[in-house]
Amino acid sequence: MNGGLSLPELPEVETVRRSLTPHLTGRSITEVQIFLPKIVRYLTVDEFKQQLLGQRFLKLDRRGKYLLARLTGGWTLVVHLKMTGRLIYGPPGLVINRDGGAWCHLHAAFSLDNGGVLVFHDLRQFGYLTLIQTEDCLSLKGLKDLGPEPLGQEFTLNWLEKKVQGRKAKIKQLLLDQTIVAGIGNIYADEILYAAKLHPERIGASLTADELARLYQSIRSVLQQGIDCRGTSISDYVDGEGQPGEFQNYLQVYRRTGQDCRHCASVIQRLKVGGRSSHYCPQCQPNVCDHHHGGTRLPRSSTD
DNA sequence: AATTGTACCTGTCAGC
DNA sequence: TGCTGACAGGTACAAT
Repeated sequence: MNGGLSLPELPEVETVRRSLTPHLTGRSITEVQIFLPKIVRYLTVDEFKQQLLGQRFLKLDRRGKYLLARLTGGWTLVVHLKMTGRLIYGPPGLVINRDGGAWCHLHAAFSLDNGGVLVFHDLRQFGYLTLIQTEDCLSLKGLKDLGPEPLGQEFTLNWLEKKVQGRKAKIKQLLLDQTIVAGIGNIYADEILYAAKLHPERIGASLTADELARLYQSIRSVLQQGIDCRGTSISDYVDGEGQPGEFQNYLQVYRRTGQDCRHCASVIQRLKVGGRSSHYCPQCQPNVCDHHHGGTRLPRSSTD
């Protein structure tokens, strides 16, 4: 399989939030074990443990790709899964062996007052945990600069137009910019562009009003489909109960290089945009404005 | 100020 | 067979 990819984006983090909520709400923390100190950011491991001990989970929130566990004492436990992080609830009696096997990348464990445990697991060690006072959430770097929630009311077509119009960057890069809209990563960016019939290298400023409207609708519909399918498990993403998602069965372009487009006779292509692999259908997503190709063919290059 | 590049990581896989 | 290098990518930070 593919190198432990899980790529938690908005739909995956939302699925983790929903699946952990019934297990954590009301539980208090009786022990904190940190096996890899560097995953605790912005405060020492001792401070982290000391402040968490005895606190109770009130509610789980999500902002973009950040999971925000609201605790008693005014604390918020912030979790970012980055590429390969997993946050999983283990019921009472679960035995975890860190020496080899499935749990060799276990970096933190929070024992709960019902005998259960919340574990943080991360093959590539990019993910992190931190603890802040809830009122200081807007000062945490990364979190404070996030754009609107794409499925919320603040994210309007007008906002998207303001952020894309006049920009020289490619639309794929703009979709991945968390300050424009929060929570989109490489998988959903490619799927959104396919749904919107936009080539990933289209320049932001070149998008017509129709194209922006398609992009806006596609952002919302594709992310909602991802949530409805409980996320994308390419190889090892799992939710808070260790269950895989289903959206990998509905991917149109991501990691389908060389395979047939599901809607035309063309073959899915891959190229690098801003250092990231981008998958697209050259016929469904031509690299020209709508009004230039008049809805017909691919742009014809010089000689054939 | 906006944009680009690099570091951080480990497992997989193609190529020799 | 076993080694090497490319690759996967979200974000922080440095550099341009």
